[in-house]
Amino acid sequence: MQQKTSRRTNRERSDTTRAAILDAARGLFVSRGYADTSTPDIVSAAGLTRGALYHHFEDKKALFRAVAEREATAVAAAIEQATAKGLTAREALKVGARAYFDAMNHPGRIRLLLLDGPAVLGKHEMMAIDAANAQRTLEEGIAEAMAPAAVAPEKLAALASLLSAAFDRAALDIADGASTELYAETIGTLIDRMVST
Amino acid sequence: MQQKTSRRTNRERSDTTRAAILDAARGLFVSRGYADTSTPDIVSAAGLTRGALYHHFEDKKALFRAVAEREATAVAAAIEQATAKGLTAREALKVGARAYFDAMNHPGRIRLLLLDGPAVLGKHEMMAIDAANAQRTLEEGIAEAMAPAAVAPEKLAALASLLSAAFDRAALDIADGASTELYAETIGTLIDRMVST
DNA sequence: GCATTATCATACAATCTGTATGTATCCTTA
DNA sequence: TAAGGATACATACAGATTGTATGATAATGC
Repeated sequence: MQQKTSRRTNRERSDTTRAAILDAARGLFVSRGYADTSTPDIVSAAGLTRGALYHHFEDKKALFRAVAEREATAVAAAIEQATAKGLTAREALKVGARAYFDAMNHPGRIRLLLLDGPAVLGKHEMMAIDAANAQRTLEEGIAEAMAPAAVAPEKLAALASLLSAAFDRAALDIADGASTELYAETIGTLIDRMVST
Repeated sequence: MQQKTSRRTNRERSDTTRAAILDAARGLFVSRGYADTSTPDIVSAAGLTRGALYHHFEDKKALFRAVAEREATAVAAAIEQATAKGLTAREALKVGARAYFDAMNHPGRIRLLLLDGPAVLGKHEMMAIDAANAQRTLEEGIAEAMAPAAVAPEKLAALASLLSAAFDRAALDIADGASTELYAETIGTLIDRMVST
């Protein structure tokens, strides 16, 4: 007779239960949406109780934020990996867009990051979450690609914001069944036309 | 002594209470968001009880839908009025964009139509609400403006979706303090570059 | 005028969130 | 290594919310 699963360090305990809660929450947030997911459902799916949830997370919203952050960093990592090679700025933009579409194609990311996220956490907090991630990279890429055109920096920022919105919409449409090829191509011409002097 | 306010037809009663509930709900949805607005708060602000609310609306979500629809039609009307004059397709797009920014500048419309709407009603239902309104007009305008370029219709649709997303983002940024002029100009060049053969 | 229906108020049951409290396990330190 | 304390988690509770069921009043149709 072994001692069940005893003798676990506190760090181990916390890590496994945190992960269990995050995984269960992610699944339910994705399938039912944030509002229609109850904390009893989450902890039940994780095989725990609400005590564990409220010990590790301040409230339900903080749990959602943790889920969204984990997802956003995963997307950012995918983009960074795809654009790491030595590409021209313009090509990096196109490749990055394609990588973004693929990353957002993972089930649930659309809902977490583009639908529920802004409504639950607010526009600004949501922007902050992936500002540290994707947005900054995009803005730098655009600035670099448009360097020869000598555009005012404020206009560059506006353009970056608009392009980023187009990326998001493309991901949404693709998740809705639209062709990834079609949108990658359309985004490509959009970039070419904007970047050309 | 007059008879208080009696002798009102049923239609009149319903119309006034429906309007009172819609107005109160709009105000609270805007200031606190959908999730943090309770039905007791709404009817209290309207000087009624929850009985009236649930008599006129199936549930809280249906009430939000009614508010969002009213708002979307107001925006569509503003655009339609601005673009009614005889303009070239390309000019109509720019003028329409400007009218859209102005219309979305009315307090609360951003939150109702761009933040809470998609999360509460779902992406598709939200699209349906202003598909009958703005989206269709935009797609036709783009098709008309790009007619000489002979672009595949599916690509035209994709482009319209991406541009529409850019419009939304511009409205969001403007609501956040960005310059309307800057974004109108940036959208203008975006249109010019895309439409030019 | 009377029966019926529509409008709105009140009462109720179920559910959810966040907190308070209790218990077991782990960690520190003397 | 044996307290003493902190950490991890479970259980219990209070307040609030949603949707429904029931009741009362005013309007409408015959």
